[in-house]
Amino acid sequence: MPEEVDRRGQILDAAFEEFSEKGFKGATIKSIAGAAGLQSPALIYWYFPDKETLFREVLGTKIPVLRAVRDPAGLLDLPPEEVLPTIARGYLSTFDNPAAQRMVRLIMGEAMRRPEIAEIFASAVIKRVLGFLKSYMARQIELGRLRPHDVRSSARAFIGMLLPQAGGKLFFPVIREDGLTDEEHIETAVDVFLKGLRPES
Amino acid sequence: MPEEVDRRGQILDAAFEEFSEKGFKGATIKSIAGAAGLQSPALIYWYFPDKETLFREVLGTKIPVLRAVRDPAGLLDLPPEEVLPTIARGYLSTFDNPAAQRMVRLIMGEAMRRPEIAEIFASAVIKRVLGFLKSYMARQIELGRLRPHDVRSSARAFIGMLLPQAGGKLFFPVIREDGLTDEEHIETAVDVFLKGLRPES
DNA sequence: CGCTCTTGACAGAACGTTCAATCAAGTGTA
DNA sequence: TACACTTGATTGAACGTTCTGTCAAGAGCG
Repeated sequence: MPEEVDRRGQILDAAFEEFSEKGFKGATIKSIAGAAGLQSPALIYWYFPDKETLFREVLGTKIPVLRAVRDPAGLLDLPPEEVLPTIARGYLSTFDNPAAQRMVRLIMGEAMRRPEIAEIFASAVIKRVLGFLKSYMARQIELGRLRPHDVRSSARAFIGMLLPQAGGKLFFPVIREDGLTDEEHIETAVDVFLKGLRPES
Repeated sequence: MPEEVDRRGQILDAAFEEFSEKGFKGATIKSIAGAAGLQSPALIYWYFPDKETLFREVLGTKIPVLRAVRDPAGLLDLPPEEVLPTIARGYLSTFDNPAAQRMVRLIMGEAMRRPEIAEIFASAVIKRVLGFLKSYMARQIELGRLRPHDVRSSARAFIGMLLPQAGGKLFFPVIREDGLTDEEHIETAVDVFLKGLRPES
């Protein structure tokens, strides 16, 4: 294995770029080869059996970017005034990373039409995040820091409150036109959420 | 022709079906012709100059389905306990309509990669909904029914709380696995939202 | 007849993929 | 050192298919 160039990696990077920009159908073997600086598209078939496999390998190797979305069991006992803003910040800032942006675009674009791809995203990110939030809410109810309520609903609600802001970064710039910053939104949203769930006195 | 068939409409319907299922690139003129029951794909070019135009016409004629998302100025003065659940119900039930589902899938699928399409969706739906909610929240603050706060944030938060539930219907069935119904979610979410924003006493 | 609509056939391009040939760099042998 | 041989990597050309879009020739109706 001569360390001159990592062809496989080159191809994966270029394919990631092309797929995320043009979609599976839109990106062509030739355009990927071009982006990777290859002389011939045929070379791709030395490293990958076909386009479909190349696509799945791209997903497989680039998805760790999204796993960064946190799921830290250590936070379970910390108070929500502290934990929720942290999670919200980590979550929203994930989408400032261009690679993560492209990854979401890539997966979402295909997920519309290919359930298997939707499933990958759902398991890698959504299930994790919602699952953690449900556990966290349940624990905080136990501790008496939140009033009893349906945690399935509050988990959705909390992560949902952040979605339009994330959507503004990723797909719909219109949303950002009113100039609301992440920090402002987090402050207001968390405040509403917490006041809405604080124990009755 | 003895049969009074609306060829144009047939083609638009079939194209809508195919585009929403396979995307712009994935749907072919031939498959659209097949779905429309045409003998020859060439017929499509009698009614539409090219594939791109056909696609835009599909968007143009089918988008009213989404305009149904309400924006009723008449609700401005009604109390939030009444208005918010109504809006939430109307909003979530929109995605029970298969045609609307396909429309969202179609637009979202293309919006990932074509900003003009994202813009159409943004103007037709997002801007309207967020705009109305901001006005409504502002008015309710004026009336003293909600405590003063940043309405840009609360508008996002309210509609966002519903998004995961909508996402479960449209793209990520995993979300629905915990069995939370629309009605249950609306009740909890609206309750949290209102308690979180009720005027200080 | 003229006009609108419909047809099958087809051109030209682009697609994913295959293939035989080539190259640079070892490896084994004498 | 010289030479034959192997190996992994790379190439350009070509294959068969499929795509969008075109065309000339009709069919049915007023």
